[in-house]
Amino acid sequence: MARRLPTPPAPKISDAEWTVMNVFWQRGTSTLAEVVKDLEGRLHWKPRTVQSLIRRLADKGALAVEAVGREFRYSPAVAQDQCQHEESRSFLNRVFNGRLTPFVAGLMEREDVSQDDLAALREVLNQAEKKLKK
Amino acid sequence: MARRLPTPPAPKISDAEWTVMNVFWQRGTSTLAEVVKDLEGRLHWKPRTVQSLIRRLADKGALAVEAVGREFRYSPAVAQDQCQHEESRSFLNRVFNGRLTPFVAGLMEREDVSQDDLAALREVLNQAEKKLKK
DNA sequence: CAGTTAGGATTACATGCGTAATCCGTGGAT
DNA sequence: ATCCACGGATTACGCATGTAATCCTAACTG
Repeated sequence: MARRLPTPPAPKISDAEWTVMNVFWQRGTSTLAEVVKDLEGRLHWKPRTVQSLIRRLADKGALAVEAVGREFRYSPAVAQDQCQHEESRSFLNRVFNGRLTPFVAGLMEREDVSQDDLAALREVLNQAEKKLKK
Repeated sequence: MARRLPTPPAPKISDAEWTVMNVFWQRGTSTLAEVVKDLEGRLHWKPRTVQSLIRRLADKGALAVEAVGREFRYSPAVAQDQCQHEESRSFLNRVFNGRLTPFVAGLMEREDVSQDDLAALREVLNQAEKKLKK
């Protein structure tokens, strides 16, 4: 019977590609023009550059491509939270020897966090504790 | 009078280079042989590879070099916590739109955190709150 | 219909990165 | 005195990345 397969690792996404994937995760299926529009102002990128990045993402399987008439429509083909988690793990391992606490502590020492964020974080910890006990 | 200068950004450190810098931050001033020794077993790297990485780090100003007789002794020339913080910021911006809470929440959803860690994190939050109020 | 334009395909191109190998000189081993 | 191993200096080399430009074709514009 179908055992849970270990999720295969998502394709490796470079810095610039993250910028593009973030647009897709926010907007869902989109065309090149839509992504370009979404990025312009925030970014200096020429449309060709965006196209290159989209192509690379499609090549590495992070975007699915569907031809609609003349154009292509691209959709995220990997889950945002999975990619985020893999990046998080690799970041913590590289920079903080895998440990979460020093990361949070370091940030809080050097940046101000709002009361709201503190409250939200406390809630996250409470949920985690509940999960542990279960 | 000496105003606080905005700390100049630390040199950009690549993945493999982080591995090496971590050794230096742990050991302090070291020779090539010592670093090689420290890494061997954990890593497949040939001594030449370690030497290349050390050289690149020295070139970009992350390590200071001092000739002692025949050999060089290398020391960290950038602060670990500054590098960690810059990496942390850039990671959060890239992957979590700059926000800490979703990062922590995502991790806790997918990984188990020990009671000890939870307690430590709560303490970190308390300190942050105290700092805010000040 | 002719010119313009936008998007896909192909190509570019310097730099950085991971991972070394080679060359050279010297201090230690024999 | 000789040879070797080790460290520094130089060189290598393929792949990824950031950032596009060119070329081609089909649709839109007048």
